Order: sequence, then structure tokens, then C-alpha cells
Amino acid sequence: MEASWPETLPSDWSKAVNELVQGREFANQLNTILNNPMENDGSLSSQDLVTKVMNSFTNSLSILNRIGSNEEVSQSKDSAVTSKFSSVKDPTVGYKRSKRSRTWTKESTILINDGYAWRKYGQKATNNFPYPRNYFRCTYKYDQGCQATKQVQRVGEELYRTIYCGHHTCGNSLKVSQLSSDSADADSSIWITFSSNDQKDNKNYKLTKPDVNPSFTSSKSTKQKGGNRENGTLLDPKHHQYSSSSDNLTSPTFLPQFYQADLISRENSSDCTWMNSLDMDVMLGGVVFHNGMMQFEYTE
DNA sequence: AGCATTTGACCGTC
DNA sequence: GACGGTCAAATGCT
Repeated sequence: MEASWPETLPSDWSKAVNELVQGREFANQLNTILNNPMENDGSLSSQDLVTKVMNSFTNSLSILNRIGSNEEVSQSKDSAVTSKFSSVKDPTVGYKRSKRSRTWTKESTILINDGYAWRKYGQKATNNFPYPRNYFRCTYKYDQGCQATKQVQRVGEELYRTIYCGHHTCGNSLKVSQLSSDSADADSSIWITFSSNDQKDNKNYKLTKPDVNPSFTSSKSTKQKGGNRENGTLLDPKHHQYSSSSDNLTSPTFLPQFYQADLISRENSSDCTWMNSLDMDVMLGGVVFHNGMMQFEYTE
């Protein structure tokens, strides 16, 4: 999927771009530190820079989600947009299907952890596939009124199609720690590329899964219920939640495992090759890590 | 006990 | 009436 950008950027887009430019600047600083650890003047540690990079991601994702939630139905090259769902219960009329829900589809050979907390609310057999379709809503639907839903359809022996409907407005987006640990099963890592006009200047970073700090692991509770146990059907890897009780971090939702992660520049990595990351294809609320490249879906 | 999943019923659309 | 999406009671797990 190619990223396409609007001719003129709305102010929110500009903000998102600025956030990402900042993030790239921090990543550049990090790259310098990693390449020349002795020249670090000590003003910002590599961990500080990692945090700043990820804050940039988080902020830009938040902005992009806001844009997305205000958009009308739209289409893009690899997004399938339908008006089939979702249904909304009207107490006076019963169920009413909202017709202009924004949806997009991803297919993957692995079950993607998109970083959100989902709760399964239904499963139906369909005519098109021998496997049942699974319905998920945002865990925070009632807490925070988040209307995001998704359907996961197993379409082949090792192929899953996920249809996302609506954007998260719950503010619980992008749990990077989950991204690095759960969705990167193939090689336990994710490449992030900050691209430049001059491709030679592109900065590629590998976000590695850390060896776990015990205090963080103990604060991460994985809740796998009945549906996850079913052999041969859906295995939803989500429903990870963080508790702030065992550490003093101010944003436990985002920080734990990622805080322990290493950001390794490609240039310095001898045992990791760019090609190894090609299997990665992860969607995070409008931002796609695809073939190691971070891409933004833009539609109008 | 609290929370998540399962699953049959219900409802709207075609 | 078939189909697909959601609800909600029952059930299971921690």
C-alpha cells in the first residue's frame, strides 16, 4: 500500500506531520548516541529519546484517529469499504444499521495484535467460508463510548481477514509494548523507518522485544478466556492490560514493556537484516507498519 | 466476585 | 425467508 498525501494538509494533518518530524529528529539523536555512545553529552539518555519517539507516535496517532473519526465514508486502494454494518440498537425501533461506517480490511497470515483491547461479542457461521466469523467491539465501548468494532474471518488454512469498522475514540490506542511483543511473533521485532527525500538518509530502526523486566511482566495480566482455548479457531491475542500498582510510571497504559525495549539502528545491526522484517504487516488505528515501513492511510 | 467468552435469540436488510 | 450483526443470559476462568 502506498501512502498518499493530500494536496493541502488540514491543520490536524500538519500537527500529525509535525509530531512525526519531531519523532524523526529524536530518532536521529538516538541514532547518533547509538553510533557514538562516547559522544553522548548526557542531556538525554537513549531511553529518554525512545520515550520521546514513542510519544510522537502516540500523539500523531491520536490526531490521525481524530481525523479518521470525523471523516465520511472513504475508500483507498487496499481498503475495502462497506456499509453493511454496524448495527446500532435503537430502544424504540430495535436494531438499526448505521450505513456510513468507515471500514477497512486487512489480511494476514498471523492474527494481528493491533494494540487495542477488544472484547468478543459474537460469532456466526457464514456461507462464504467454512470458518465462523468473529465479532469484536472495543473493550471501552461503554466506559468511554468508543464505537470501534472489528470482524475477524478466517479465510484459509493460515489466512485471516480482519475488517475494522470505525476508529477508536477511547484514548487507549497504540500499546507499543503489545505491538512489539505480540504481533511480532515472526521474529520478535518490528522495523520502523523514518524516510527521507534522499533514500540514503532513511533511518531504519528495529524495535526489539526486550528481555523482560520481572516487575513489568508481573504487572501485565494476560486474560485469555474460553474463546482462546478453542483449537483450530480464532485465537485472539489481545486483552492484555497493564496495572500501575507495581511501578511508579505515570502512564502505565503505554510505558511498561516498551520502556525496556531497545531501539537498534539498522546500520549497527549485523545479525538483523532488512529482509527479515518483510513479513511484518501490522495495523494500528490508521497507521500501518508494512514491510517494515510505517505508512499512513489517507483517503478522501 | 468479577470479567470475558459462548451461543441461541432477536432484529434489520435484502 | 435467508443472511448478517448484535444482544444478553449462561457459562467458564482467574
